Amino acid sequence: MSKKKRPTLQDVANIVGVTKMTISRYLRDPGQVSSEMQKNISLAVEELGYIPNRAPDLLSNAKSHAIGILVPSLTNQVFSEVIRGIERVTEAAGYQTMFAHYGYSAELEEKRISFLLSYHIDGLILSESHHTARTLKMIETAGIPVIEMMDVASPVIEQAVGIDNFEASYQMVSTMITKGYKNIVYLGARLDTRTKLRQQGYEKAMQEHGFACRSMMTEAPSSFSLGAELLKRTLAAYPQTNGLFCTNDDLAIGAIFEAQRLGLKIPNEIAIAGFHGHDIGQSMVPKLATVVTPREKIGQVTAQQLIARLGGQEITEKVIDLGVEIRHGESI
Amino acid sequence: MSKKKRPTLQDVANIVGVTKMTISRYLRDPGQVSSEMQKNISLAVEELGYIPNRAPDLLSNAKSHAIGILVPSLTNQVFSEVIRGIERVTEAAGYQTMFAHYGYSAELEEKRISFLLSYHIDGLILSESHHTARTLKMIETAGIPVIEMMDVASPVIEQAVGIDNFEASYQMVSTMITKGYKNIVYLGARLDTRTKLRQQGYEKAMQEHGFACRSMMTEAPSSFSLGAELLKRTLAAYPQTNGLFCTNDDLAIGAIFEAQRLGLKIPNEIAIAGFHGHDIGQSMVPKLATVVTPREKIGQVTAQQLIARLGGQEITEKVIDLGVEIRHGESI
DNA sequence: ATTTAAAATCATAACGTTATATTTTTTATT
DNA sequence: AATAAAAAATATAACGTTATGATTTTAAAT
Repeated sequence: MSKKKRPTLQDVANIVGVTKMTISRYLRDPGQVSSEMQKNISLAVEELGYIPNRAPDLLSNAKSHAIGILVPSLTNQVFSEVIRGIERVTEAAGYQTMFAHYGYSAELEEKRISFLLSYHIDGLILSESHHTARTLKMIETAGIPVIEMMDVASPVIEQAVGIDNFEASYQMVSTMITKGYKNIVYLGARLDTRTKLRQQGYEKAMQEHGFACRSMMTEAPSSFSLGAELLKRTLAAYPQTNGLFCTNDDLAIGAIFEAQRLGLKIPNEIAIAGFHGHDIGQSMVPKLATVVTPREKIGQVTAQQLIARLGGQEITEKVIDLGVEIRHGESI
Repeated sequence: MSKKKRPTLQDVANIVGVTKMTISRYLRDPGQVSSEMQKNISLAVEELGYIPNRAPDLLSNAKSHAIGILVPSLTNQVFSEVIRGIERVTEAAGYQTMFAHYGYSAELEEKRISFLLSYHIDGLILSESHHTARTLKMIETAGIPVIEMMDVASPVIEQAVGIDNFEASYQMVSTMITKGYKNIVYLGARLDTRTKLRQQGYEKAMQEHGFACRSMMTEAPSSFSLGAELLKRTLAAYPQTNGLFCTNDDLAIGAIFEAQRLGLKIPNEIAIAGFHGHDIGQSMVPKLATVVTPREKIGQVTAQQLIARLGGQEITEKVIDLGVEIRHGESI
């Protein structure tokens, strides 16, 4: 618990009997110093427990080799998979990552971005398509490359990588309609941009067939128990419902559980479809019908694009749509 | 895409016509400057899109008001809930958080800690109880307070907050035994410290009753489908099995799904219990028997302790055990 | 042995903020 | 109106690293 200061490069240099510059060189590329020196420095670094200090480096406008990543939520499994995809690429390219999450709030997003920029990150990955004015101003001022992940439709700051949520939703609902379901209700939670885009895709498909659009929405965050709750509300409001298209797998699975408790046959009495294609949907009984999104791929491609741009490359594709796959499962 | 430098405090000061020191004061506490000055500075900051720069501050050994948090995995929901608990406290106390994850590898943990320390964090929260020698040395050298979360039994660097995994596991298995199950198998994945502690608790309970200990373990990471797979393997190896104690809810739920596919009655033909008490376990059919861990509370208490120590307080409780609750559900 | 080239190491300066101490301006008290 | 006290603004120095260019040492070529 002693309050002595952290060792600096100078401290290491004093032990070895050279200039701190030599130590600095060694730490960045050991081959730059003679082999005997390597041994001496290595020992001294070890002995002191030297910890690198990025502050002065940042101060000198150097590249930080750190990338900032903003996700709306850590609880949402979608984003942990996207992050895995990102890191697979950044790790290999020698970049560090700094995450932050902002609970789907543009104001919090602004705060987090400011925080990350204050550490001189070299690039920024966002998950949202709606930002505050100050956020946009800061990004412009910072002058670092930015990519927006996940959705592909909304206005794009510089570059976007993701899927077309509107179109994906339209495809799934159309599939359900083809199978003969007419009274399909849309279940949404959180009411973020993507939830709304999926709702619009649902509505387009329903309207094309002249079916009534009915949504059961809530601002509460998604969960399995919320899916159960929303099914109950739906059946109370629209007893003739025989299909559910849910904005994500969690709601869909919660609804399936509730249907099981109520003794409703799936899919004969009620068809249920989700969005994303998480592992659990393939394990459960019945297997979940869902829109499979390429989450890890989104992360990978995003990181590749960003790193290419950090290497000086120009943007070749402003918008990259990675597509989805409709999985029928056993629940529709 | 112009390459002009980020605006500095000096740039803001030039516009307003005062010293940068006045701008600095304003940014930290607007009340420190006259009200007219506040307006002028505010406008200039807005106009330039000034972004704070932490580098010089860090350089001067100032407090960073940032706390580092290390979790083994972002995919694991346990940790997103712990993080929520932490942030509830840190946010209110004006501290920023920086996460990193290390995929259950002590070597990666070392790298991540080094990275966080290089940004001069004021305190550190770890999730693991096993660390490399260099990790321990760095922590000592950094001289910042450290708390280990999650388990309470292992050797503690300075302070630990969590539960007693051994004891919790012992309690659950004892409960199952009391209900009449004798051929209980332990299902484990990932093989991290906590998985092993829970296995030991299982073994203690089984041995107390003279029952044979049987484990089905794998190094693969947990998932629902892995739970299904492990049930299949278990039934192949030990056909007389009539109980499963799983190291977490995911495995347990996957096993339940598989039992349903096989037409096995739960709990009559096979009893299944999990660990943690996630939301899904309460929604599904049957409701999952599980050990409910106070995940958010662990985060909260950890953050409170850390912030108290950052405020100069001494450690009063080296080890804080927050206890668990056995939930019977419908699956045992 | 002398010169040339390459490798290794050193010396200097610069980055942008805030703590501290100092000076100037404003307000309050008599 | 004169003085004291409080408030607001300024000037200076310091933090630890790396880019840059200069210098010394070592190795290679004649």
